[in-house]
Amino acid sequence: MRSPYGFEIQENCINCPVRGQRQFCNVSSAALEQLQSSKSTSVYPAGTLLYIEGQAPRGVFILCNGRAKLYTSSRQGKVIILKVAVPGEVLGVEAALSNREHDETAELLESCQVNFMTTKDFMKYIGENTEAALKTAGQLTADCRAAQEGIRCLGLSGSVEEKLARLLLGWASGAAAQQGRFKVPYKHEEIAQMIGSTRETVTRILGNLKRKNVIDIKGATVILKDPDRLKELAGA
Amino acid sequence: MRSPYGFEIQENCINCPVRGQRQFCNVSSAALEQLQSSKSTSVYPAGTLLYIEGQAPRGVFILCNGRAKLYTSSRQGKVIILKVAVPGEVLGVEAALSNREHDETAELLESCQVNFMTTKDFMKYIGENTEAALKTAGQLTADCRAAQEGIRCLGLSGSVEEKLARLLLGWASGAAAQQGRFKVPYKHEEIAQMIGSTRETVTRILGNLKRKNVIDIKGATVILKDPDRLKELAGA
DNA sequence: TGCTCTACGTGACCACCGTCACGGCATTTC
DNA sequence: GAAATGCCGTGACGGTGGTCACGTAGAGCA
Repeated sequence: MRSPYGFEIQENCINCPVRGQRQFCNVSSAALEQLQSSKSTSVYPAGTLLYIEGQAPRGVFILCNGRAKLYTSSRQGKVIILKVAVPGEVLGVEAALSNREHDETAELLESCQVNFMTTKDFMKYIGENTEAALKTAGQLTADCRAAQEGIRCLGLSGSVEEKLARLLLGWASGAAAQQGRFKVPYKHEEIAQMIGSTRETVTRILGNLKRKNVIDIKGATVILKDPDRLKELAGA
Repeated sequence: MRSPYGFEIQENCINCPVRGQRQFCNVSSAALEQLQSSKSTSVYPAGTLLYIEGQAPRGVFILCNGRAKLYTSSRQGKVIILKVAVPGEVLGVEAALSNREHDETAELLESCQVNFMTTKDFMKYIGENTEAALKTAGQLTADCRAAQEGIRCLGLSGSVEEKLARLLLGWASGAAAQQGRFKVPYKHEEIAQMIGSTRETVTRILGNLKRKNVIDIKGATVILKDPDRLKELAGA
């Protein structure tokens, strides 16, 4: 099915071509049938809020493509990005499982296809398929590790430069990077929100790193010119 | 069975008197039989390290009583406490499930009875008992929420006073608190490690709060004298 | 050409808090 | 009793980085 969003809509999980590469969807056919029959598919534009901090959970969202940022904010309007979810992740599981309100907001960074399951259907699905329960546990495990890495970054770093260096190294070892070159699809303000700092400071420190010949920046692409020095700065 | 540790050792999960109150152990009899037959019981003194950051996982640890602190540290020796586990929690699940090395250290704060299961037995146990898989997911959910709360505290707070206020409010709403009075079983240094600060600053700020008549401190007991003011300071 | 909007760059200021240093008090150990 | 040890209290100092203010660059549009 064509869509005005620039990607194909895949309504049928059973013959989804990328299912095998997806953490949550890669299950055996029995479970898959149930997944397919209890989910509903939607497509939303960038900026859509799947759920909002403080809302009671309605269900869980499976990200079929695109990215979503999960963040919380303080009364004063300060925002911190908890993680950026990638295709194949389930969002809102913690709220559904604990039956408590969402403690983060999920916002689509691009236009995305999203599959939705009500809490009831989701509980039924994982209650009846051990495989699905284990996939869910796997998702939660990854979330935990990511959150702990976040705490490590925020709590153990002495300076913003250190946090930023850690973040850059994380991206450099990610999937989309090659030979120390990678695209940064974030604004300085968003980067600041990931490391608990401010837009100005991020701008300044990136400038410093460039001046010190540790990195180079061409548009949205970052090139690591001195990865060892960067690792030192990250406190490793 | 008596022990030199000041509590009764409970080797048999099936007739454990407090099992019903424990998050992980409160399962039906079929699962319980399997849990009982595949775990082994030990008692360790305070300060014991159940596992260490960087170690390959051997299995999971069920905390029967007492508390354990989970922390990571940087090369420079700076420590941050990720959470304090209470009885009925399973420790080391993330490493076991993801089959990657532990990314935290688990240290007993008191002498504790601990039940151990090898990774293999644990995987078998949760693979064969959906109930156990869901308990595990529940544990992971709680861990995630705790970690996210940690990120919120570290990342959204502008000042150490704010973080400390949040921490105090968290304790005040905990189980062991009543009418704004609660015991703090931590040293200033440990408190500092929870909020990513230093021993001196914690001492100073607690002193300030006392001077400003927001709290009062009698030995290890904290009394909230002005909870509303404290909430303001916490940025709520 | 002029207007608007968003993102980035940069300078000045100063509060907060990390670091170092020392002293006081309680408990333990010989 | 003396010494040692662990935890807490407090003063002085200096740097980091948050805040405010304003300038620049590029894109979109009439």
